[in-house]
Amino acid sequence: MEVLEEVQVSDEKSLLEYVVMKKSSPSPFLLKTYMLVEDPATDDVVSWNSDGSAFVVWQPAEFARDLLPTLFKHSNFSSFVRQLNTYGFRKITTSRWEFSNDKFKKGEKNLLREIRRRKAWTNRQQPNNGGQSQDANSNNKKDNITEEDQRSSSSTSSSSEYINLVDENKRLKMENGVLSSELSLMKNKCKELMNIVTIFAKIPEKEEEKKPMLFGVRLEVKEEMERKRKRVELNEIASVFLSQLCK
Amino acid sequence: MEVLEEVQVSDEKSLLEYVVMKKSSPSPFLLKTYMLVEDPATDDVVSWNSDGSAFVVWQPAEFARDLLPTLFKHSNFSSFVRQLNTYGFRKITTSRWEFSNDKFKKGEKNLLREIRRRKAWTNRQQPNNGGQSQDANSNNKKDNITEEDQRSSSSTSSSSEYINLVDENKRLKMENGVLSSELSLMKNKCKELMNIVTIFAKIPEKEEEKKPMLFGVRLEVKEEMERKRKRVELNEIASVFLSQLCK
DNA sequence: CTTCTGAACGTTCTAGAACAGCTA
DNA sequence: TAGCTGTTCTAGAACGTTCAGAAG
Repeated sequence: MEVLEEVQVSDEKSLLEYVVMKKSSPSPFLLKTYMLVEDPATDDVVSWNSDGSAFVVWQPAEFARDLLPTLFKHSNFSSFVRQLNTYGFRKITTSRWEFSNDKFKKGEKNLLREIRRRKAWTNRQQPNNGGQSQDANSNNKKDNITEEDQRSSSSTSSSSEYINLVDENKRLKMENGVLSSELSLMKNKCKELMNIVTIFAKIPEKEEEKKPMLFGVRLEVKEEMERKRKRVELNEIASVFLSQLCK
Repeated sequence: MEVLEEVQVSDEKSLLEYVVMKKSSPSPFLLKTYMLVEDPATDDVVSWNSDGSAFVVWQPAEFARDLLPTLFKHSNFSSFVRQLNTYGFRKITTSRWEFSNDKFKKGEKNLLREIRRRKAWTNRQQPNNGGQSQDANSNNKKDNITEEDQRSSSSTSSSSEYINLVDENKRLKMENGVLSSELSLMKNKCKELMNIVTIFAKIPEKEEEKKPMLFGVRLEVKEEMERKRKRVELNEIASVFLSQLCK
């Protein structure tokens, strides 16, 4: 599904978005929350903070009673908070219900898709993990011990083999996870590439022939140039990133 | 061995209290909560359930806003619930905020002093620990493991678990093999697709050089700058995308 | 008598765990 | 079926507060 759903070829901007940003659309939870925060109609209940770096639920009770059930299947503030934490948000002040996430900012809706849910990925992968900024919240010392204490618990000699097995198991699961995600990533790439092919095959040069060269009407001409410019840019981008795609 | 659980000496209990319960007059939290539940004036917000075996917070918002701050130093329903759990209460229905604890019953105020806070207490004490209400909550499966799992994990896990682990390892290795081969297959497909796409994508680069410097008018210059800016912007986006894509 | 100290309790924020529901 | 998101309930962990009792 979701392949090529109404790609507005007419508007180059959306095409670009489609090609470049498609990778993974933000989770429903994030989108809904963003909408809620953004909506001026509800600013007295929930809104961005002063500099747009976080959002504030000014009236939790009203928020829970009136807003939550319109978007979610419940009306519990605590469930909402649980979700926020799952997605890496933190409450940043004691005095208010103000939550922040590096990738959740006013006017940066596009960043949402970089926020990943924390769970089922409980196995941490080693050094490499620099990729996601999420865990940059390493102020949480708990993270460090969570994994280690289990094995430290038993020290008997006979169980060493068992422990090795457990470790291998853990490693395998991790590898498995990595492989799976790589695979799905690859599949997405494939999908996108196919989309690109379809798009390129669809665009070529017709619209340009349609609106030819009579020279009055500078507005028309300007518009035309604008469009061309955009397409050229698009092609540039496409070729650049394609060349790097599978290096 | 849970001595003296039903101390019937309600009136001259002082001696017994001194001997048996010396260390344990009910905690402030339990007393306050009990009072709140008992008070008929607040029955529309919080009250005993029909048979007095548990209590119900009928209106959490009002409870938090109006009642909590009168007895505690906060007005957060979640903090109240946290305390309840710390003292061994459980929510016993999904439809309402109804909490129960074996030792928290209508008309049994004297039982309160047998409720112990769970914390710092995590070290399971000597065999004697019967003092806690624990297993009476047997309807709750989680509760059973919560208390028991510590010892079960260390001791008699033994062979069956080991075998399961071996099996799982085998399965995981197989899965890994499958995933790996699928992955490399996918990569090949991707490469081929890319070759196709690059063919489509080799249009640009020339038109850009061609165009400039015709009428060196201000409009053109402005447009040029605009284009440059836009291109940079797009490249940024693309690079972000790429950095994710080919991590 | 004051001060220090440590333990239990209280409040807050976040995570674990079970499970339901959906989708591939 | 497996895996992911969403919802619910409970626990972990950090830190603050209170208070009794030891130390000065």
